[in-house]
Amino acid sequence: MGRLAMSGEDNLLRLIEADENDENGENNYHLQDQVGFILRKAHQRHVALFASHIGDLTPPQFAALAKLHDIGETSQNQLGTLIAMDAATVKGVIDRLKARGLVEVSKHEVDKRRLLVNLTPEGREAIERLIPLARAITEETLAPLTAKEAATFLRLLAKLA
Amino acid sequence: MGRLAMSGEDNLLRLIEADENDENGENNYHLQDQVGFILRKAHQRHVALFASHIGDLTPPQFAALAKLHDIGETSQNQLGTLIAMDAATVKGVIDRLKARGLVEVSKHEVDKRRLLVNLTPEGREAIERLIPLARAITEETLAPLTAKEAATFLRLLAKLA
DNA sequence: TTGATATCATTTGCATACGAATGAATTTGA
DNA sequence: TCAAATTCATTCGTATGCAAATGATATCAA
Repeated sequence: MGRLAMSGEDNLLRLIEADENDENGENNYHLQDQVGFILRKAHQRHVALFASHIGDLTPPQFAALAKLHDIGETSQNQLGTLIAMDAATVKGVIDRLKARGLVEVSKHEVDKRRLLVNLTPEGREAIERLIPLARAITEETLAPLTAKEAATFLRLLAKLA
Repeated sequence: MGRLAMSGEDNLLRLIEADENDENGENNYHLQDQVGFILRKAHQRHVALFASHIGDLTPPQFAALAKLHDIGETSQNQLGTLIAMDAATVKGVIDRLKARGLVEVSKHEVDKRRLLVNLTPEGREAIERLIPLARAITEETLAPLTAKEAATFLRLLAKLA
């Protein structure tokens, strides 16, 4: 059934079609059931929970500090790969962390293209202080699920990411 | 064990603690296992898939059109509620759709605060043409899961959103 | 009725997020 | 070796996303 040329005056026809579709269920598109839409909402909820516990750092900023704490000094590009940010995004994140004195950057001695990034003592203090809060945020995000459900969810989510 | 006042010169102590932690596994924070980080990556993947199939419309823009197609004319504020966008965000989305002739706005006759939004004929044509592609995107997003896993995942994801 | 509240929309400022273009430096391959 | 391809970082433009402040309008309550 072609709809390409449907004009605005076809309301009656559309209603009839809607009725037909309601019966066979084939043509009703429910945005609220689409994985992308729900994924976006779940992500929004997590970000809001994060902000309510850790107000002065965003999840991407926290991710950068946590990864630097985990692996130590690395290049901006490599850091971006590890925390799933493209070059333009990671630059902005690092710039803001640098402005706040939580990371410091230096030039790579051998490969002059690379910009090395590392925690400052203040950055290390901050991330070590915040990690317990981050654990609590993870718990709270998963709170609507039982422990078994949470494990299942994380396993399946990881397959999609 | 208090870390609040840890300074930058405690590297040796930190390494010893890390060894201890590696043994009992209690204090290692793995960013890549946190639900928020994986959620962000899964969302990124979905947006990328969406862009590869529907290049000239973003997921939020598509959501606005799909919801308007579903419920018909509504206020900008109500639309925002239905597609999970705050007032500032939905305004930008509607402005861009309006500039492209896919929606039109008008003033509410009774309540002069409200801005009514509706599809144009072009907007209706567009969303009806794109819905089949959106179904394919949903399928592709869930492709790493079996049908049973996908059903489980959507059920649990909805609980978190 | 009217003053206090609440709602709707807008604006500003900040922070991701990504595509595309650019330039510098390195690596590869014929 | 050296030209081509690749990598790293930066910049620009566009699009969410949200907090906070503002103005207009509507509703509530004393």
